[in-house]
Amino acid sequence: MPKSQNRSNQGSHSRTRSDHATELAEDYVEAIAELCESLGSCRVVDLARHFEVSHVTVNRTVGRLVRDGYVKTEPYRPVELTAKGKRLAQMSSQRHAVVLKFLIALGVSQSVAEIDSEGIEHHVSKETLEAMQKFMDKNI
Amino acid sequence: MPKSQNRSNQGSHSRTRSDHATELAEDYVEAIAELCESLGSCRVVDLARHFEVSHVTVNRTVGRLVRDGYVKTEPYRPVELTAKGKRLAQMSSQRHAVVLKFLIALGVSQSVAEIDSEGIEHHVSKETLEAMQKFMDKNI
DNA sequence: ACACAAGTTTAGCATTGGCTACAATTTCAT
DNA sequence: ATGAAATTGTAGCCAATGCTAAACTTGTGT
Ligand SMILES: [Mn+2]
Ligand SMILES: [Mn+2]
Ligand SMILES: [Mn+2]
Ligand SMILES: [Mn+2]
Repeated sequence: MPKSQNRSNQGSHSRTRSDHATELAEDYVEAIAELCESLGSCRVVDLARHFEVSHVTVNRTVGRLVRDGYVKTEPYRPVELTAKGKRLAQMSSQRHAVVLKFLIALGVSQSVAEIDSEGIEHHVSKETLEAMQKFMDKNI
Repeated sequence: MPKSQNRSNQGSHSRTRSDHATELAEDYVEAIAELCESLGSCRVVDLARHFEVSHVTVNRTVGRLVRDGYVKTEPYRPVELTAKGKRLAQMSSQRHAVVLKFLIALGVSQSVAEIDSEGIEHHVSKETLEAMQKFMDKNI
């Protein structure tokens, strides 16, 4: 028998920890894509306002994203996504949208759904995401 | 007008960060209560096994819980909850149970629901929890 | 042209939460 | 009663993610 080709024999808490390790990357690439779309470019200050953290925190986080290949930067220039970053942004933002619409379909108010979905999205597996989608399809 | 009596005028990302700050405390008090129930007492090694981390990590985390008043310990003795810890455990474990049952009611498999609910529970507001409960009531 | 404002980076700090290696204590078996 | 095993604690390491203060670069307005 194969020696566990995927990582699915980890416990729940290990999975949650690993979700948290990728969470910031997901939120950043999503925000960078949105801000590039809406403002034409994405600056460190824009991200700082978006996440309500200091611009210094953004700077170092962006540094990790560069290290991990999601983002490219030149000194004192706006932040841009790599192809890998765009793929992650696409995936994250679709999943985020499904979770948000699902909560609203469940009867949660728009403002609370927006807040809760920001945390929940990162812990929703493919199977759960499909169940949410199916629920929305069923309920028109 | 009141100067915002609660913290609800924070953005989504701030809320998510604050959820994460209390997450470990919630999981630990929940686990301590469960282990005390099932094993008669809760030792550091039991928690290490439960969370799949080293006993040293458990030790320092328990130290923070003591500092924050959730737990009491004596050297080389099992870990016990304070009244405050029991209240948090009760609250967390109820919320966790609702989220888990909700995912199962949605059609997610038991094993995946157990994993996903471990992360999702900490980001579910009162309003969303009530919506989940209402959904389960409606669907028998 | 050049000063000032806006934006960015660097330096340096703290906390959390992970680890290994080793020391100390308690518990258990003989 | 005593030595080994299990458990707990300490020392010291690391990465991530938050901060302020200060330096540096870029871009704007006159
Ligand atoms: Mn998101
Ligand atoms: Mn998010
Ligand atoms: Mn949990
Ligand atoms: Mn989370």
